[in-house]
Amino acid sequence: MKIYNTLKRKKENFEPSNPPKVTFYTCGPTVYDYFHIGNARSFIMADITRRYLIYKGYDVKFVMNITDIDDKLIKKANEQGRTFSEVAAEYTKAFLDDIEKLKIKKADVYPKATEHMEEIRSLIEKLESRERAYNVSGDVFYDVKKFEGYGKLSGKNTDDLEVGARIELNESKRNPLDFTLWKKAKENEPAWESKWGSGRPGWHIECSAMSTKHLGDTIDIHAGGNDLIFPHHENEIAQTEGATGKPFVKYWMHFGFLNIQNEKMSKSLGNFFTAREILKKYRAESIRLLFSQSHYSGPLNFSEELLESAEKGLQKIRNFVENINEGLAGNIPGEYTKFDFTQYYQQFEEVMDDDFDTPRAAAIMFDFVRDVNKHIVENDNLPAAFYQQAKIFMEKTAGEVLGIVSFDESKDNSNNSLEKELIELLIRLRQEAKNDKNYQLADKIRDELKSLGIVLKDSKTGTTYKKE
RNA sequence: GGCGGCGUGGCCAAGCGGUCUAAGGCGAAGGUCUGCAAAACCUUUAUUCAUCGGUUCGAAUCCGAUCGCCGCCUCCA
Repeated sequence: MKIYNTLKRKKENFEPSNPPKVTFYTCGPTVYDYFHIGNARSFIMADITRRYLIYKGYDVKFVMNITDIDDKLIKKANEQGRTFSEVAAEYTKAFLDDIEKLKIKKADVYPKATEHMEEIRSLIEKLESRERAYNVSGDVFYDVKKFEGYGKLSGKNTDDLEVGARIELNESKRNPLDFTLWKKAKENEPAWESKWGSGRPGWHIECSAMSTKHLGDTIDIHAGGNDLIFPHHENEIAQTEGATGKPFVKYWMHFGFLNIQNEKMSKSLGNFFTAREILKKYRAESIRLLFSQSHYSGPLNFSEELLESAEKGLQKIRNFVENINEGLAGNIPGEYTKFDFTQYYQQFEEVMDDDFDTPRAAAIMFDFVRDVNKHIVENDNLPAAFYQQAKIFMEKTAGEVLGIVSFDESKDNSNNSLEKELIELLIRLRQEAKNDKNYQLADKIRDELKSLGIVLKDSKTGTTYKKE
């Protein structure tokens, strides 16, 4: 299995430190607002990566941090006359709700910055004792010059950065590249006590402190958006390796941006949709299919047209799942070996092993759907064993890995037995009309049911219905 | 200025030295089935991979140049 490692700028064989255990850290949200669909792409692609590792038999510990203290939070709290923790609590809940709606597996731990002050302080102290940090009257900075590997992730060298950079001028820094570990509190700002005086953590230190605490000094995979490579991840390396002297991360994975009209979707440009609004109009599975259909590392130009077409593609898969369920319900006994399922598993694993090539995995999914459908068309009375195998394949790949299909959900046609009986009554009446060649009435019944969201399907064995 | 990425059919998008006259999705056209639909299936829809050169027996894939687009270097997934 291969993963493209940003640190090495090439695909590498995936060899976790302590197989079958895999430690996986992803940068989560700053909970000052709803996250947008671009953020969702990173969360979903990390989720699919994780799910595939589980599929492969790894025992994955997955940690996603929640940044619940920072400038934006304080600003929002001030604007709304609330405390920062009220704001954080509101958006943390919203985040967890939206994540669930997107069918993203819950992380094993969602550590919060405010709950790790102890770890953050002691990490800074460690850096101080190793002379990698210095205190200037209450502000503590990281001394970038003291860390040899600085720039190894982003491919930047400190000299270039110094020349062209638009880095804020800060007289107290020894070097403009030095970044804040501990920020001295201003008046009326939330603050925590420390040996340097009251203040709060800098922008990057929480990730170092929390990943070390929950996953150990060296973690297998660390993922995040492309825009985090510099400075965030670069600084995390400096902090963690500066303190432990050990390699911080084996494999760095970075997700491409979601663009709108070829521009990065971002809060500051204002060209974003929140995941929430998108979820009101489209299924989570459609979003996941759309994201699966392009590789995680490249850009994806987002538009509603694309989502529409993903929704159509998903519909094809959902119809297929229904067909499978119907076939299964037929309960025809017997063995079945005339269809080679194993080749699809092989192909699926082959492409996913190659740096999580979900576009090809999705293509295999559609091939499978077509081939099985074709097999159904060409062979009458297939036994349940055949459908069972088809179902297992879909559950394992499209279901458990890509998260675009759910067999349980498609079964709940009839949560209301009165409703069910009424629909079946109408179907019977329509059948009578059809028998009388009263197609006008038959079509009227079908059309009216359709406008209520109930779609009828005639087949040789009778009429079935589904709710849209 | 430094660093990185991208340009493949009407749209999206894989492939990254031979199996490519290029996967898959959406769309479009025709057909099978059906009373008509729906679903499903079949056929067609790029001899070509931004352009121009080069390397090679062989290039969408490697190298160089050109044009166009984007990102990071400041909070950002």
